[in-house]
Amino acid sequence: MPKQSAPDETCGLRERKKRETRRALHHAALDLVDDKGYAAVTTEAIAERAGVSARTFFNYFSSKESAVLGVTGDQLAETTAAIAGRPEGEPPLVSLRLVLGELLAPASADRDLRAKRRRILLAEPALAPALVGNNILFENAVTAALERRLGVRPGSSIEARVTVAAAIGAVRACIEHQQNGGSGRLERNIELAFEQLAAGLR
Amino acid sequence: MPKQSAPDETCGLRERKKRETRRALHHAALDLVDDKGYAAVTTEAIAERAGVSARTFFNYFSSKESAVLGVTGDQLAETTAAIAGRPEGEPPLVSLRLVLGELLAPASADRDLRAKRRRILLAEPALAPALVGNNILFENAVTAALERRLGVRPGSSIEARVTVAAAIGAVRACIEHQQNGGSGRLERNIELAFEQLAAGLR
DNA sequence: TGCAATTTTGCAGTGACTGCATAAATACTC
DNA sequence: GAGTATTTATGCAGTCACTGCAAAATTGCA
Repeated sequence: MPKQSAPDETCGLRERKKRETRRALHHAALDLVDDKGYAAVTTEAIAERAGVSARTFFNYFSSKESAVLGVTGDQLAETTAAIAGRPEGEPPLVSLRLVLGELLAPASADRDLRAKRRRILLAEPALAPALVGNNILFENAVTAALERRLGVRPGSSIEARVTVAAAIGAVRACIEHQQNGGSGRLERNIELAFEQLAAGLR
Repeated sequence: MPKQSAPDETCGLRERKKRETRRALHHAALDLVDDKGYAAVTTEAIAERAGVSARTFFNYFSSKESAVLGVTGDQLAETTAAIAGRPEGEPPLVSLRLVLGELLAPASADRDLRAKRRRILLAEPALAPALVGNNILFENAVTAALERRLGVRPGSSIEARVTVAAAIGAVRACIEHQQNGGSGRLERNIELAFEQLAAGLR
């Protein structure tokens, strides 16, 4: 019997279990943090609620932050692929807005999960940097992907990198704006922020 | 006898000793990191080289990163004051470039120290975020200062915050560009980056 | 000199994170 | 279905950043 070839299927039992464990850890992290606050939750508690050992936690997530945000290792590859897949003539800033927006509210997650994740992200100052703005690997990868798409030699100019950093900064600024009780809705503010970047700063 | 009133003097013995201890810790941190790399240096080692106890280290710096970068608590106040002190009509982006540049290479430090600090900053990927881009308090303070100077109500729009985030991102991008072996000189790239922000991103 | 305020230090602890070795589970082969 | 190879889970011991607390040392002041 040949293996199924549906686009996103889970063939082996092993693979399925791994996904389930990762999901359980992520959910446990979200629930606990939602309940007690980020600082009051230990990785041990997350592991326990997910039904795995404390050590296993770190087999799935490299840090407490990434467990809460549900950031996996191959998200990097997905993001660069997403950038590479944007239409040829699209302005980089538009590609970045879409791709970063997907990071903020992953389409893969169901409605409840997204809502909870968003609530936590906007409530915990410690998390925004972890999602956006504190990941050098991420910035490097996105910059490289953008340079590739634009057909420029990597590192030959700072342009792509500055664009990436500004875009990430804009998203982060909107999150922090929200955290500080600023006006407006998050999505709308992100639009405005990118318009501001496009129009040129004073 | 009234206390002296020179602008930046060190009157009491106590004050002098504190400054000296802070300086010793910062220098020790720079030397050790320059020698062995950031990850291989412990706060204990820094304290020992500076001639104080391990516990005292944390009386002076809130983290290992801040000891290496020499970031003190009142730097925040200095930065906001610097922003407030910029001339009225100056474009925010210009003020930010100058103030952030000062963060990068403090005029207070002597030539040797600045060189060493710069070398380490460009060699250690872990440090750039710590200096620029990972400090929520810093971003909040600078944003507030900018809003005050522009005379807008804090949090009424995202504009100031986005400008701050983009400016910080630009500096950080230039540092990372350098770290990745990119072209050009740091200072020149920073100029270019700010020009790019001013011209508007695509 | 003697008292008050500040600073230093030691101590004990928490918690994130890691390497390593072993046990358990799953995949694969005959 | 048994046996073997490969992954994955777990326990253990350890490192290190960072913290609170209370006692000791230092400095400022009257």
